[in-house]
Amino acid sequence: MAAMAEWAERLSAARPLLDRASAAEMVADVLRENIIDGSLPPGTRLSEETIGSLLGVSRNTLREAFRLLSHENLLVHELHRGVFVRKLAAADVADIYAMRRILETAGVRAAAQAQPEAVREVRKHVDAGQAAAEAGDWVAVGTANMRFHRAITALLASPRVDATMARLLAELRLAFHVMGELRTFHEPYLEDNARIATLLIEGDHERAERELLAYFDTAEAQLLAAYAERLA
Amino acid sequence: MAAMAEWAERLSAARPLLDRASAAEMVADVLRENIIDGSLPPGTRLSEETIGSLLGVSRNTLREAFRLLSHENLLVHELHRGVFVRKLAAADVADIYAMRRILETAGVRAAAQAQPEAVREVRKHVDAGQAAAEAGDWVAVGTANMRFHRAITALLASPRVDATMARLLAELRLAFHVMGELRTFHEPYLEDNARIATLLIEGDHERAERELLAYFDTAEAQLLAAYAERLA
DNA sequence: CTTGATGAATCGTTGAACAATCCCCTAATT
DNA sequence: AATTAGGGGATTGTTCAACGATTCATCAAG
Repeated sequence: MAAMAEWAERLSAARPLLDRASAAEMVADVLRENIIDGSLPPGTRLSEETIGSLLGVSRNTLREAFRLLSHENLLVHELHRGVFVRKLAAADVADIYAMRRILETAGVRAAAQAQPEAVREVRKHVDAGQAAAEAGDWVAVGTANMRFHRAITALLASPRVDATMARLLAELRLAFHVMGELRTFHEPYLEDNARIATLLIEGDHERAERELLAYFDTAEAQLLAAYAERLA
Repeated sequence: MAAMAEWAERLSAARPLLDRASAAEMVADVLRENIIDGSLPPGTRLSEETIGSLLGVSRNTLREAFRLLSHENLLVHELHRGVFVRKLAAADVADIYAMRRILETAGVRAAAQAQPEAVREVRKHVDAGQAAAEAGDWVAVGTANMRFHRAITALLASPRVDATMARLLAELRLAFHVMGELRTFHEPYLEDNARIATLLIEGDHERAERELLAYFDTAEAQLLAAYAERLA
């Protein structure tokens, strides 16, 4: 009976992988990739006809993909004008950091009651980031950093918080494009992340929270400075 | 020049009102209304053909509306089976309250730095709730209660937090249907809300937070008890 | 330089068509 | 009698073509 329950659990966990295969979702995956890596810079207009013929899907399917990405805040839909790759304003960046402060500090405070395994998961992404840095893959460093922060909010064990954080960080990636060199933006924070992870594992949540807030301040300021410079 | 800047700001603020008008969005508005007020109870299957002919829109447009509502977590989409009004599990209710605790306590803590006008806005919804209660309109009491809590997170002045809270509370309304009598669910909290609003205005944020957390505990327990009873 | 009209391009929506899938009913088997 | 297998009907998934509606760019007139 216990083995049976185990089956059931594993099967139901694998279920989403089976369903996952609609044309629109695949199209959305391709577009998301291209948006995140900068092939489709913010402000780009995505013509239904052009993209549709390029990917070989009908306009209806494409529009569904657009909806998916709009909900992820990667695209904006303007009536009768089309969809555009989202352009983050400085105010958006500030707002994203404001929400991150709320969710991630809540995550840190929940570390005490969280599963020890979840806390160790945080460090894993720190290591992945440092490995990517040594390999010189700064896009991968960005991904690892994103996962690190998602792991922090994952300490809350809340599906809805997880989903919100995922959207928030994907959106924030749009802002990274204003930074010319990704290295100068990501490199300093590798050590910060390592320190925060250590503090979490050691159980010093109060200091972890302070370090995290300090990180938010500097990272946000750096991004906003890049924005201001870009306008000048 | 200063007057000109003022115009510009107000005009750009009014802009979203102009765009708002696609058939899919209007259909989504109608369906959302019917879902929230209980006309379409959780578990109801929404046939494309039936709803489509009823509202006089094509299947394609209708499917787009379904997608919008699915993203709001009001509908669930099952492949090759159709869309259904979301049925909240007890775990969902707990998750929603977990996220509300995070966001609303953050709102209370932000009350000190918030605009005094925003703090007064909180009390307005308390009064509206009490007026609706005297009129015996318990659905309206529920709406006022929702607005009250949205006003609390509005103290953060974060568009993304606002949007998240709006979705969260709309979703939570799905759970209210398990309560037979809305009155027994809403009535006790009218006083709680009034007390919390008073504490906020007086600046006693610490006590306001404690009261708010106590409210979450009892309301969540009450809902979960109704769930448990319903399964029995 | 501003205003107003013209036309091309694109989006919004519809309707129809076909394939894939699910659901229910029936019949055969154990 | 219960279970399984199969078939038919209904519904969804996807694509396509068409037409009306709206936007944008261009250009002429004031």
